[in-house]
Amino acid sequence: MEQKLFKNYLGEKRLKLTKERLAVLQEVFAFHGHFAPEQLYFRMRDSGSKASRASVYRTLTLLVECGLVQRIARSDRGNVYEHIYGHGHHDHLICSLCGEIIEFYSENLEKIQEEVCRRNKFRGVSHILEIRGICGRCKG
Amino acid sequence: MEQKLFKNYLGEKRLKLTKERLAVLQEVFAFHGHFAPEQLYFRMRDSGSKASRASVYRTLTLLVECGLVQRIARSDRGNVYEHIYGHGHHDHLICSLCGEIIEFYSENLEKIQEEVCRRNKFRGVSHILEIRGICGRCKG
DNA sequence: GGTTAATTGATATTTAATCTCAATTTCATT
DNA sequence: AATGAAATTGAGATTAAATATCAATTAACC
Ligand SMILES: [Mn+2]
Ligand SMILES: [Mn+2]
Ligand SMILES: [Zn+2]
Ligand SMILES: [Zn+2]
Repeated sequence: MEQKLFKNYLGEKRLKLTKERLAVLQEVFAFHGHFAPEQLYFRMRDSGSKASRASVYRTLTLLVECGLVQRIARSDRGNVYEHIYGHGHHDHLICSLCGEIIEFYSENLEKIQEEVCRRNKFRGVSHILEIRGICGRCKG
Repeated sequence: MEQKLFKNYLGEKRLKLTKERLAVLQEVFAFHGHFAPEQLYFRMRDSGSKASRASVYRTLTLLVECGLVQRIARSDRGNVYEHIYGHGHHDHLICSLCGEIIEFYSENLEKIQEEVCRRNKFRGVSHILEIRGICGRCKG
């Protein structure tokens, strides 16, 4: 299903569905969790599918553009992504001590953001909400 | 006033109030707007106050820790900061076309975030909410 | 003033991400 | 299936933000 969507997106933009792009897509959807581009690149090397580092980065950008993947944070060490198709949008609580990432979704929060956009004559397209603090386990 | 707060913070932590740290603090509060560490560093060079690149980065971290400054985003090219003391917390709408940054504050949004933290047994310390989209002028 | 631990800064290092460009591949068209 | 134009790939170079090193300096406390 995500392949079909990706193919459509590429078609519209007169871009080509190469085996490298397909390999990145498959690896991204085979893995469930948050990942950095470098991790994705090395996981692909290990699992035998081939795509250069450059292609991994380039394809990730395309996947974000067409809405199959979202960039959820820009950590101190590079960007963090996750596939989103089939999961729906959500935001994150990030523990500064242990690094745990808790996902949440609040309808209310989304509604109020839309309201904020309206008030500012702004067409919201995406957002990153990243709440940093200390998780239950680390609080003790 | 911000000097007093910074001094207190340093005192509590047994850290020293050096002239470099003071120079960074002053430059940060002399400038009203969003800035990258490198910009701050070069602005200081130009205006004659001296602090090495390392000290600028190190001091920024301290200023964030004590709440005088917030990191508001990680752009494609590094972090973006702004001084916050005397302005209060706010979040940002960022236009993907022209780069304009609109500030906003929503009491409701903050309340709901607290609620989300409570539900997840999480102690929220800070957050970054960055809504990307298209501003009124660019919509046409 | 003397002691001590913190700090500075020039420089090297790390590392994510992008760029380069010749060689290759896709894909629409014969 | 062959052709050709345009897009894509990838190895390696490059960029640039941020951090680490560590000898020399400095602030803070007595
Ligand atoms: Mn997630
Ligand atoms: Mn602001
Ligand atoms: Zn934790
Ligand atoms: Zn705009």
